Amino acid sequence: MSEKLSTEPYKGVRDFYPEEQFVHNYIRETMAAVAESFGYSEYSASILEPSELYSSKGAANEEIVNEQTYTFTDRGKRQVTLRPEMTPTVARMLAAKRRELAFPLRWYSVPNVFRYERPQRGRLREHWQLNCDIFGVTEVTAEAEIISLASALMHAFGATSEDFEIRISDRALLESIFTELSVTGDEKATVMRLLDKRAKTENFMNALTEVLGERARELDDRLSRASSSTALESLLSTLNERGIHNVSIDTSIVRGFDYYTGIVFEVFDTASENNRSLFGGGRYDNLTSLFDTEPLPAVGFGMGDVTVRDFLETHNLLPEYSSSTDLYLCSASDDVAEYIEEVARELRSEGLNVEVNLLDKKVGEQIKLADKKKIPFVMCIGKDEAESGTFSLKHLASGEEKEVGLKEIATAIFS
RNA sequence: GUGGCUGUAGCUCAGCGGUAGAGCUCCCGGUUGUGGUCCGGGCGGUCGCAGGUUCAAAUCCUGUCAGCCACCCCA
Repeated sequence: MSEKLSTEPYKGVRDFYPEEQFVHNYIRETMAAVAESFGYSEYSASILEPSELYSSKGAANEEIVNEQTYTFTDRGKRQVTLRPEMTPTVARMLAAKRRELAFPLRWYSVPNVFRYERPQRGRLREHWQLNCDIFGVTEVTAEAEIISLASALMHAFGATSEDFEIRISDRALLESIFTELSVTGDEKATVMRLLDKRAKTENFMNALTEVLGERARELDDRLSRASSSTALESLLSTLNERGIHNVSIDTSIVRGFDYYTGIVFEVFDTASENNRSLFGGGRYDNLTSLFDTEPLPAVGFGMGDVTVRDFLETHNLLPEYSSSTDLYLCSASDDVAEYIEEVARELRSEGLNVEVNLLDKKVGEQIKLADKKKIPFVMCIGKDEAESGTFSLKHLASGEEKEVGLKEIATAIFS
């Protein structure tokens, strides 16, 4: 009579069963470790923000705010939004404590962010995104550091320099050309979008002419001539000196958001079956303008876990699952149950993760269960062991057994 | 928001007008306190849902819902 509930997770979000959680942890831990190795400190915040943070002008792209956020009214009649990105939150946090913070500031976070849109490969409604930013540095050294970090991150995931390429560009270049050709604000946005998709657009010039008329040809001409800037050249050579050679200047890289003010970059997968932008970032010096009048120079990037997972998958770099449990204790006789618990307590105090059988099953079944859970070691305990104090420690992958006393177990497993 | 593809057992899928299938998983067995392999047996489906065509529909048609992919847009 009663309709049963669906076991599907909510549209566009994922369940993380232990195997997936393992990969998820690996991704997050790798991100954190690399960021910290460059001196970045972790921060965090609630997933809930007042909606004004995103609806204010300049905070983000308008469509995202109006149609692509999870927004609701709380019981106190406040408009609340599940954060669609982390940047406005950092801006808020920075502006609040600006005077007390020690600049330059290096911060990172791996928050989950939400976007109400139609799910597809590489894009879900919820994902975790590494946000890495350096605040308070005007010089191009900040870009060099951020891109070095991004590159180091790719290598930490097991990628080689052939697996990905970094393309850099400079918004300032575009801006100066826009000014010369007196391109208006609305036109700018459209042109940026066109440039972003240039490689994919067949009749790029026609589309460009529709927006700019006669200025289209001139814009294209200037773009191809002024395809670099001193800042870009300097950045490129710095990165090369640091051994990063899979970098190139590409003026078609503009990034979607308006808030970038200078150098932008994007990292691409070179594999033909996954040939697309993995992540990117750039300089945005007007970040805190919503809260503050004094500009704050910032350079950063965002990297999503879904794209990383796809990348790892296509390049065969996913880590193999292993249980966090080290040892499974099988019971060979039910009157030694408390003795087994005692052994478990002792081993846990030595730092081992120990799981104890609770069911009345045959030893063979118990071992099968432990193996299915990918627990590396098992030990059967019955009357003999309780009396002698020596155990047979079995390594499931190899099938090898070793006679050990209680005090030798931890070292046998850790080695 | 637009377009394409797909919904059959817990999972992956075959069947494409004539009584619902395979592999994997799961459960039981191949006697004693040692798993993976092998062998035998078993559980399990209103063929997404609702209409229609037909003597007969998982199969053909229409609608609907869901999922995937692409576009739009972009973290």
